[in-house]
Amino acid sequence: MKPETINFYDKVYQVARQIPYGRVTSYGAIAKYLGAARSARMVGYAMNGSHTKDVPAHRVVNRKGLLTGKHHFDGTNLMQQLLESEGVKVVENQIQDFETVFWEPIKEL
DNA sequence: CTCTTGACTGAGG
DNA sequence: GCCTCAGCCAAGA
Repeated sequence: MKPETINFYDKVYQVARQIPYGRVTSYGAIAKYLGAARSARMVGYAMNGSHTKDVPAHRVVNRKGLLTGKHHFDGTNLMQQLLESEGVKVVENQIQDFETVFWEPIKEL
């Protein structure tokens, strides 16, 4: 059995937990860090269970800095509020100064 | 086993 | 810079 498979979800949660305060990252960045650059969708899919985990899924967005997963949160603007509470500017579900707050696990870890 | 769905991404027009 | 198409992999029916 491939160890990457059994750890995939867990690794996603692990990385997401390590996202610094006031920073965000993309699904692709996490996927690439896990060695599965082609499985960015799986990262998002894995985040479905993130709600029951201690994972700050609100810090994970797509490559455009768009809050594509906000619909999976409780409210309609919960994800945005969480980000703004951490100092991340969000307008129209899109993160402002995305490059500035972007956090790459590959480089940081 | 086959088909569908999805919190994605990169390339091309 | 925006829109569309195709590739990608995993889980559920």
